[in-house]
Amino acid sequence: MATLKDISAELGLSVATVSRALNGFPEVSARTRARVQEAADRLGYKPNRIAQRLVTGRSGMVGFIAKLNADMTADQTFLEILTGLTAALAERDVDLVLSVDQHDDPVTVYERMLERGILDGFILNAPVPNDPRVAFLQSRGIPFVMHGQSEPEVHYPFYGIDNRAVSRDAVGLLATLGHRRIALLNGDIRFSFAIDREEGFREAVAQEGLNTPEAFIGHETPSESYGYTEALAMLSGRRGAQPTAIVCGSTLIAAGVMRAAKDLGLSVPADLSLIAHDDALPQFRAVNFDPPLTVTRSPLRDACSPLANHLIDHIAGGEADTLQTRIRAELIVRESTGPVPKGGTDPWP
Amino acid sequence: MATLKDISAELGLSVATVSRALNGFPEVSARTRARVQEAADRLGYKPNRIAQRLVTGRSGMVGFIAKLNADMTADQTFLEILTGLTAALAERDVDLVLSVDQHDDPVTVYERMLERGILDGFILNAPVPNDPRVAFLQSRGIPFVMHGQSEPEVHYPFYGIDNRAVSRDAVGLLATLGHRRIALLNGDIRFSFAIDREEGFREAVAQEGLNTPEAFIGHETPSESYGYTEALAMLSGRRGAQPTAIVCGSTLIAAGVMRAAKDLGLSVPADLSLIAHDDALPQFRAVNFDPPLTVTRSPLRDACSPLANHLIDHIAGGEADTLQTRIRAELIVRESTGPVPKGGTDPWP
DNA sequence: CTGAAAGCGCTTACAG
DNA sequence: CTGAAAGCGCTTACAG
Repeated sequence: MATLKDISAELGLSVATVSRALNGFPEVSARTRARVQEAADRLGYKPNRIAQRLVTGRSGMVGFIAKLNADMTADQTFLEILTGLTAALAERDVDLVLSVDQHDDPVTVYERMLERGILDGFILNAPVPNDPRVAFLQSRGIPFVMHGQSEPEVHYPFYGIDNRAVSRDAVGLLATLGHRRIALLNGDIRFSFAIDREEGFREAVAQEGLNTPEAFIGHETPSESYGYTEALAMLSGRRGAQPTAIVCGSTLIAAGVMRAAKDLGLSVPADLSLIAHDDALPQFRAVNFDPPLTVTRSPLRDACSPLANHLIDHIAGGEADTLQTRIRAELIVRESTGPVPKGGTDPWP
Repeated sequence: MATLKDISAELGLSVATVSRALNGFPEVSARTRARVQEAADRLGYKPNRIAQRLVTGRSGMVGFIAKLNADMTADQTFLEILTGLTAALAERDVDLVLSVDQHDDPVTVYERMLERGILDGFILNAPVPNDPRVAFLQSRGIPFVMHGQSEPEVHYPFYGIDNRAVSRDAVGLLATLGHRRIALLNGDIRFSFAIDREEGFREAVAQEGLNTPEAFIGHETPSESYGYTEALAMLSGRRGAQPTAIVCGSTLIAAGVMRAAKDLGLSVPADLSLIAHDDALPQFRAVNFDPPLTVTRSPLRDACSPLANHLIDHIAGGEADTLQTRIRAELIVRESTGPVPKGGTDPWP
């Protein structure tokens, strides 16, 4: 491996000048820069990252900690995030150090990774209200970026969607179509995103004058079987007047709802309208549903590059307040939503 | 962050002595070592990896590259490996740098990660015959450990199961139970593990004098639907005389076979015996099958710690030949295997 | 048993 | 525009 010293010896220049030439410092003369560049190319010089990191205090590595569910599985979205993240970070020459959290205490893994002293920051996901990881990292002054927001107003960099708007848009569309009995099958309510969705939902139905009874607002870890079971209970009339529309926290839940509708002989959208939030996972596409699913869409993959950039910029000194992005999910109307069925125009009793 | 200098100042010792005390050099006096240790603990000293790396040439970080399937999904086993690996590496103070491979050329990602110059080695999985990653890393002199073996005889560290024995054990059990028409639903034949399983299978059935026709040996990426479709074709008699026993490459495939048997009104094990190889993923347990599945069992999780240790020892200078472990999967007879049915005692026509 | 010194490869004030 | 020097935090011959 050629070093700066090799180049400086080759050219009779000082190591400092060679370094400056290669790093694009403006004070270097054009001729010197050209000579240095040529020699560097000829000798196959690659900067030694380790040495650079020792002197600059940056490691060029950030941490990501995967949190496992109780059953030791990860959610479907895990790999999607990881793929996009490593690619986006690589673009800016940053590496991703991974750890898997199997502890009860959410901060111990972060603590352990910090001990090595080789990380410039962290990427967090799945925030909860009053997230203990946030408090911990802030108290230590460790930069991080969050996918989503733990609370409506936060003081750290983040990228995420407006989850209240997700619900408002869904309810708004359904109300426009005449629906008055709208149910919600939400994600796990411990997470901030689900709390926001649910609050947005309650606000929206209240505004339309269509308050939904508690029995028709569910929240659980998203799964096909959750969607199936809940929808079966709601649509069979066991809980009282059936909903004519269901807002689903994910396409996976929507798949279960569709199966339940089918089993009950209900057709979508003639008897039941369905709208879901769609992370746009490539394996599981809303367009391929039968009928194609109306969604609020926000590809998980789109989050990766902004997350990487926000974090890297923050590490480089960028203000947290300037590195906050909340985007609006796109409402895509397909064929799973339609006008309220004839017999279903009454509001909840 | 406390440094060696802080400790040496605190104690009035030289930095060199502190370093030696902490690194277990024998010449340090017991008393000095104790004082240094105490101060280090008190100040929360953690060695700076970057600095160590610069001087020793080691970083304490190893790379793992996840290869995505064509549909951008990872196989089920990915997270299982990652979890065990990060835990096992952490035990020896090594971090895992992750990358995701989306290229056609299998070595470009390795090349790119190496350019950074911060990795001590790699953990590879899913070897194929004549694996290009092996050739590449060996030509560069980069240490690595393989989960499995690309060929029967290799010159690199590995940990894996004897895949020929997996098939021999399965066929042996079935032959003992009187089965003469034994089919195989194998994994993706591009991978070495599947090649070994298939060769082992052919050898075993030949030895028992029960050669299996080609139409009853299948190989594909393991999935429930693959098991279902193939089993349906074999068991419906569309391919000729039906098998009385099927050896499955994975429990996922076995699940599909069971569904096919059920659809055809065949009962397991009265009409059909079933044995599968079981990676023992926690989400998907062979004991919970109905009936509980007979398997050759080798928990994926068990591979993680040996893989980590082999790699770390190899990086530290351990000979590749001494860091090769091939274990035998455990044959666990449960209730999906039974005596050959009355009408099924004839060999393949 | 301990210390002083050199050095890993780089960056960056400080001079000139 | 360029150079000499200090320093990032550690390890390790070399002395004593």
